[in-house]
Amino acid sequence: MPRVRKQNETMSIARLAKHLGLSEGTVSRALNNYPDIAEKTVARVRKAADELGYRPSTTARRLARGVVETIGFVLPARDGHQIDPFLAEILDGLATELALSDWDLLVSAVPDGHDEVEVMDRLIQSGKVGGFVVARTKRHDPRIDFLRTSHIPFVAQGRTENCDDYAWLDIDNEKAFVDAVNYLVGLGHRKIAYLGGDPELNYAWQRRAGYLAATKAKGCDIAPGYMHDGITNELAAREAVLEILKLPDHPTAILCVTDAVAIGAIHALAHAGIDVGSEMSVIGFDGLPMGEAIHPGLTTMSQASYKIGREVGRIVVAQANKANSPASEFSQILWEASLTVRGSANPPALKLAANAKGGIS
Amino acid sequence: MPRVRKQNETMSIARLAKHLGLSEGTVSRALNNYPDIAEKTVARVRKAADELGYRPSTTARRLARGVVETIGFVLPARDGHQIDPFLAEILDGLATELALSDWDLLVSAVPDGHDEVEVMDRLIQSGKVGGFVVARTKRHDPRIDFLRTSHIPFVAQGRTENCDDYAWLDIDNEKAFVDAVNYLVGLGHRKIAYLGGDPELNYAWQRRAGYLAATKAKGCDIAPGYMHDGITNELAAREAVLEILKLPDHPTAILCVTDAVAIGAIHALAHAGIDVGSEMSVIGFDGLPMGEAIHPGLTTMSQASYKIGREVGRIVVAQANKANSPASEFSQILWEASLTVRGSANPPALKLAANAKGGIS
DNA sequence: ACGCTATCCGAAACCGCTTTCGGTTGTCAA
DNA sequence: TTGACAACCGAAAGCGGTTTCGGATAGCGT
Repeated sequence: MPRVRKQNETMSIARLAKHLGLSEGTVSRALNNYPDIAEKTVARVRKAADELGYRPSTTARRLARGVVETIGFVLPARDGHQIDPFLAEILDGLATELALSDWDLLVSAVPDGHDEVEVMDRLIQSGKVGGFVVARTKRHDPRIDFLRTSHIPFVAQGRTENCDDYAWLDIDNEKAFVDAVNYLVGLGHRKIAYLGGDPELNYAWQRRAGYLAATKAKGCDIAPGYMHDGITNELAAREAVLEILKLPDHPTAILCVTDAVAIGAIHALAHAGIDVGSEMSVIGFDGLPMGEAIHPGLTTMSQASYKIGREVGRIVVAQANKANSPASEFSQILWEASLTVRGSANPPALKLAANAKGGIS
Repeated sequence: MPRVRKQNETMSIARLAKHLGLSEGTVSRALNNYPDIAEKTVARVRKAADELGYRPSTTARRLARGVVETIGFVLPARDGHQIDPFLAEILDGLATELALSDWDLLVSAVPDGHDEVEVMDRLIQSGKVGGFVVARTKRHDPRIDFLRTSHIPFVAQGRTENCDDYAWLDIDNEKAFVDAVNYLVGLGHRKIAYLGGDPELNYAWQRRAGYLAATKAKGCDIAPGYMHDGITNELAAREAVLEILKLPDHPTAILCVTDAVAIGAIHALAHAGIDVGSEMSVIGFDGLPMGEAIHPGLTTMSQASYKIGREVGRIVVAQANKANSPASEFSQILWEASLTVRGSANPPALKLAANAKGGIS
């Protein structure tokens, strides 16, 4: 493969040094704020660098310094290749924060036939990334196990079962669902069904736990057929709703593990001729913008995904920067979801005009 | 700043060469399929590299070869930091294709106070990327103008007004909206309103053109108040729908520039007590999964965004690989959107039970 | 046995930047 | 004046690969 010859115009530190009549070393130190370069020289170098449009080659700089200011992010492989909007916003926040810190974000997907850990391993071994962010954690997550042994800084968005020895930022899912149940109970509901997600996923498991704990604490019993796990898309939500509607003793409210599931449920209910918001209350989780656009508006537990992304970025960079200092503490941050009230949850059997409490505020 | 000393365990080509009793050059050529290394040697080197877990440092390799197998993608800055789902899927496809070609994807955001071109320029000048993908093109797009002069390979997802001299992949938006209008006319509609997006955006402009051309061709006149531009979110859609409903002569169908707008419109119509799918037909564009989950299901012009992302990735890599060959042609690919029929569009004034044609198939 | 090609591999020069180390200056006190 | 000490800067050795160039070895015909 022929070497790609740089065109002569490319501004290198060598050219810049020659232009200034200085050595490369001096120029380098001048530009990197070394204390042993005269003020005047620094100014002169800065000026010339600016005028000639010099930008140090990150590649060469990396090689020389042995640090890679890039963090990796592997898109979770999903059926149908749909990135959920929550992830997209996290990514946006992450990218923004990293750009502000002059770090790069390397995004990779997992091609069929490979697995996530393999992809991550390659990225690390080939020196492409110096840190990692993982999202959508499972209760037992091989990615975390791997990163633990890899000695590079990383932050998880979401915890695992065993999460003492690494950095994470998570929403208090359990508390959020306790709050949601309590809210429904406060409205007068006692028969509350639950559409849960993949129990392998930590957030789904925790929300489930919150549902179980709060219903128990409030003395709501969970009739057979009220709980459905493994609901990960609208179709599954629809089927689960149909089953629930077949039950002799209907619930009056359905708590859903995500907004997507909730929206699927709302559709299925409407489809069955049930008036959502009066005959049946529905609550979701995420705070997607879409929840505001549907009818009725979705009452949901909101999490600030963009902010989560930014904070995760902040943490991982901070951790990388102090990687030398020994026995550094891990940031472990728990944020709370907040209830966003719209039209889809109301006191049971109250035949109000759902339209009057539509989603657009 | 202290140099980060590599731990001794790091497997470098030097160590590998010493271990094999070969020179670094030989090892390098063996691993890179040079023809002048004996078969047996190649096998021996391969085996050892495998066993010792050697992975060449991409940084060093880049420096030596002068090529950067990374393509950049800058997230368009939007109000409210919401990546639209269409972009997210493109990104997914792009990441997948690049991973398969052993290229990297560098994603950056645009921090407040900076602009996109500036961000792209830094990425290029500092040698972080060797190619670019831009999405969501404007009719006159400064990013394209910039990339034209930058001499690095790039592909646009979407065209600009002036698009002869660069590579792009686009959906035939104009034809799609002609088709959509024709479909509505075929159903019996004559009074068709239009909710258009930001006319600066090329796709919005083209869809608008398709609407105008087809209505004219079919002799549908566009009553005053039928056309609304600049509708970019659900709220704007709602307001536009309210205006439309105030018109003395209602349209019977509304064509929407995107699914998001269509969903907003559907909500607003439902809110106003209008039965979508019978009293008013709605058609969107994108084919978002959400369109299947709402009620009634959204009839829409679908584009295969994941596939678009993959194809764009394929093109940009191909272009980078043949960058040496002179006067290479530019791939310019036009795909067609396909009509996905669900419940939101039907013959006018036909009072069918919309539920029976719900969105879940 | 001898020269002549192929075949295969080693030596060494990069790629562009960082960082250590030491050598010049200039300044100031003795 | 001289010696000591800062303050500055240059020289050179990397970082971990790739690639050119030429030398050694082996196989071959005569």
